[in-house]
Amino acid sequence: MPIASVESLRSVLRRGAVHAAPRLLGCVLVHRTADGVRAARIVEVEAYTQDDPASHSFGRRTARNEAMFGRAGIAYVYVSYGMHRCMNVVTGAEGAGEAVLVRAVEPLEGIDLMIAARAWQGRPLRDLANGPGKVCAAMGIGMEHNAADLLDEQSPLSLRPGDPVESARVAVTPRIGITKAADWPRRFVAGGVERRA
DNA sequence: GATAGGATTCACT
DNA sequence: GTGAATCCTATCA
Repeated sequence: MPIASVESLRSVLRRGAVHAAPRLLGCVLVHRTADGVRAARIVEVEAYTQDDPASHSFGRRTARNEAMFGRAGIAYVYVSYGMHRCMNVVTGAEGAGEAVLVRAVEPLEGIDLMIAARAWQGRPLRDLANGPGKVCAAMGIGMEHNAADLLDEQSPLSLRPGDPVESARVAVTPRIGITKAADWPRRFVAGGVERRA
């Protein structure tokens, strides 16, 4: 099911994190700054819902996770381990507390900017943005993008429909790097061959 | 007011 | 493969 327009993408997001996560694979994240344009194709995501003990929206609604309860299509950015930032795409109905974490992207445009942003040192390109913290570092995403509308074409940070990834090529696996409900099969990887230690 | 913990990454052994 | 770095937020006294 190709996602042809921003509006159809919004309706996909509204249906919830688990529905939207595999369909976000292949979509393109675009960030326009004074330095130039950066674009990257989403290749790995994780779905988080309110009934998920590992989710920030589990249990309590606070100032920190407020954006996660916003309307589908906005960004939820948070700081992890004090030094890394992670970006989510909010999904589901307003107040549902569902989001899809963008874990890895494939650089398309502005790769030189990404390398500069990450002080990259000639390591393999595939490692440039293959982790949630790296995605934000490479794309230049920060807390100032929290609650930004990704489906607004005028927004500096936006999400646009891309080539859909065939469901046969999407691998569903347990999640990474968390301690609660880590074995839930809510991680979606394009191509099915990506893996992390 | 103080403390514990976290959806991670990188350098080093 | 293992451990350190680092800081914001929630929770408790």
